[in-house]
Parts: sequence; structure tokens; C-alpha cells
Amino acid sequence: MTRPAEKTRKELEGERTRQKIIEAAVKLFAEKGYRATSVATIAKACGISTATVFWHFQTKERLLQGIFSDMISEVQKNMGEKRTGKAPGEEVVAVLAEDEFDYFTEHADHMRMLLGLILEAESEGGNISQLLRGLIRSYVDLLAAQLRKTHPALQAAESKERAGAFVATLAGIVVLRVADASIVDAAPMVRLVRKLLLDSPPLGS
Amino acid sequence: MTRPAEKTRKELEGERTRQKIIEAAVKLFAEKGYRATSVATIAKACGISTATVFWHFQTKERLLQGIFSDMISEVQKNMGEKRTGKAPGEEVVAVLAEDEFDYFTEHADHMRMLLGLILEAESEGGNISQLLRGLIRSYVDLLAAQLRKTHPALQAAESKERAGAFVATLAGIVVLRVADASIVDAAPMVRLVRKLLLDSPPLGS
DNA sequence: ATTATCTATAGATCTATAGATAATGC
DNA sequence: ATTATCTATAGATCTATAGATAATGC
Repeated sequence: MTRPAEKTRKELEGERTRQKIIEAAVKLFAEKGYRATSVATIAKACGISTATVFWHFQTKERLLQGIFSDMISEVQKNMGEKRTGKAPGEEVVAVLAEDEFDYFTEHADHMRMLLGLILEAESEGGNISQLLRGLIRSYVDLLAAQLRKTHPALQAAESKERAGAFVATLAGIVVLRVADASIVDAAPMVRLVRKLLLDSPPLGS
Repeated sequence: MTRPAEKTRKELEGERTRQKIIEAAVKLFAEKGYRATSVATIAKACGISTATVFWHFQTKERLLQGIFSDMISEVQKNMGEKRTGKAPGEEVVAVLAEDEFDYFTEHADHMRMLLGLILEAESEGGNISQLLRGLIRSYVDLLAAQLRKTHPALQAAESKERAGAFVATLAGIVVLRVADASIVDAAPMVRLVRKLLLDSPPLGS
């Protein structure tokens, strides 16, 4: 009973629709927030009916989970490309903190949506906020570990503080850009913060 | 027809209720977001009916504006106390960036609510997001000006970048604390970031 | 028969109002 | 008469489902 690999024309049409829904939803969730965006609005943006959205994703929360799945796949694909010549683990940092900061700037919608979800998290199912929690925690830990390699004199506490502060700054830049796009030019600010928070010599306190 | 200054017992009861509503609303808006919090939830938290909340504030958005008014009054009162011996303008920075960072830590609910509103802003009336925009912009500008006084060698662009990055980090710390309270110990991290972003010598780039 | 879509609508909120009621002050 | 509260409910969403319809493949 295993399905044949061939896809019918109807199935391909469905996949295109699914993709269109995800793209419209990311944009709208980022702009207006998850709660403030109705499924009807998403459907209208795609030129389809709300019933079709529910046919593809069953519930609004599963649509959000679908967006997460796609995001994670893309980051992993991205990591595969950057992995060349890097120790395992390091590639995560490479992807998220690289000089040009591609992911950060190219996927501003994703970042903005994630931050919005964090602040709405109490109201949403705990599994989503747990996922976000885990992502942030492991990113901070990886960054702190890498910092200690770069600056062996750095104390454990200070390296964790620096890593946390760097991640906080990235998150904050996204928030400020939303509040006032003209106030923040992201790329040079990220470069500056990398120098000051990550590359400057230990304070030792 | 000017009203007598005396307040009736009923009026005092109303003022207490108004205050209770505002406190419950700040807490709930911060926890669950503005949209995710219904007026019925706020009323229940106060042990009153929804009609009473609407009698005091007419609409949900005016309740939010009432919260803003109270916040601004308190910050201004606070500034009055810190003004002693400071140039005009500097006291704003003094209040928001002082060492112990009282306002930031004592009013975590307010900060969290404001950040949530920024990310929901597109969906809400433009006046609120404009207010937030103005607050952030003037804070960054003041901080940048003060930086240039402290470090005369600092270039204008770098001082604005540093000020923006500092504000972004403060905002980001609030977001991260929401995502994972155990990841960030706010006070020492703010001290570290002050040293690295505000007090370290110019890079000159 | 399978897959994807639609229209119509049920049922659950949520904001806001109407109108009654109670306490206080004149 | 004024101020503050309540119960009940109208009207506007919003999520989700039922059931019909169209296209494709066997």
C-alpha cells in the first residue's frame, strides 16, 4: 500500500497552494502578530477560501507549526552549505552570527514573527514557547563556548553574559526596526556589536 | 460650575477601582499580549463586571492610553527626583540608564507590554505606535549626544550606532527574559553592556 | 476514487451598550 | 441628583466543519 512516488497534477496544485499560504501567513503574522491575523485574512491574501486553508492545516496552530518546520528545514539546508571545514556545532553559530548576517536580514519577517510569538507565548500552546526557549538557550550556550575558545582568559560567567547580551542585541535590533525602521541600520550595528561584545578583550571585572 | 475639590466617597471608590483595573491590565497585557487579553479577563481579575471596565475607560484602546498616561506621569515624577544637579534632558537618560536600572527591573511588566505593543503595532491605531516611536527615537538621540560628550573623539555615526545598540540590547534582554527567565540575569548583563558599548574607547573604524 | 476547492453556517468569543439598581450627598 | 456598579444582550468577529462541486487518474 506504499504510495507511488509520482505526484498527480492535483497534488502539485495543492503543494503550490500550501506554499502560498505559508508565505502569506509569515508576512501577516510578522506584520500584525499571530493573534491579530485571522485565517480569513490569510486566505484573502492568497485569493482562496478559508476552508481551503483549514483543509491544508486543520487548525491555525498547525499552520504555525508548518511555518516552523519549513524554517528549520531551510536553516538546516543552509547549515549544510556552511559546514565545510567547521567543527560540528560551530556551523549553527556560523549561520546565525556570520558577518553579513544573511539569515537575519533576509528573513526579517521570520525573526519578527518569532519575537512576537515569544511575547504572546503565554497565551499560546506551551509547545511553541518551549521550542523557542530551546533554540535560544542552545544558541547562547554555543556562542559562549566559542567565545571561551577565542579568549581563553575569559571567565565562564563573563562569556555567558557576553553571549547572552549579543543575542539580546540581535533580538532588540529586530524590535527597534519594527518600531522605527529609520533608527537602525542593522548591518553596521551588528558589526559594531560583534567587535565590542564578542571580540574585545576580557574585562575580568 | 467649577467642581468642588472635595471628592465623594463614591468617587474615591471609583478611583480605587480604576487603579485596580490598570494594574490588572498591565499584568495581563504583558503576560498574554494586548490582543490576547479580553476585557472580560481583566474584569474577572479585579472581581468586577466588564461593564464597569467600559464605564471607566469607554473602549479597550482608551484603557491602554490610560496605562500610558500613568506610566508617563510616574517617569516624570521619577525624573523630578533625579533632576538635581543635572542639565535638562540628561535626566531622562539618568532615569532610564542609571546603574541600578531601577525602572527597567522594577517595571518589567511595563517594558514587556511596550515591546509586545511594538510588535502588534501595525494592527493597532497608529497613534500608539507613533508614541512609542517618538519615545525610542528621543532616547537614542539623547544617549548618543551624551556619549559624544563623554568621548569627544567618537564619530557621530559610531555614537549613534552605540546608542542604538545599547537600547536594542535593553529591549532584547526583556524579550529573552520572557522566553527564558533563567537564561539572563539582567542586572550584571546591563552593567557589562554599559561598559562594553558605552564606556569603551572609540574604535574609529 | 482521490484530491482540492468552494459556499454556507454553527458555535464560541469579544467589544460595547441599554437599562436597572444601589450608595452617597444635597 | 450623582456616581458607580450590575445583568443581559446586541452585533461583530473568528475558528472550524458539513456538504456540494470540479478536476484528474485509473
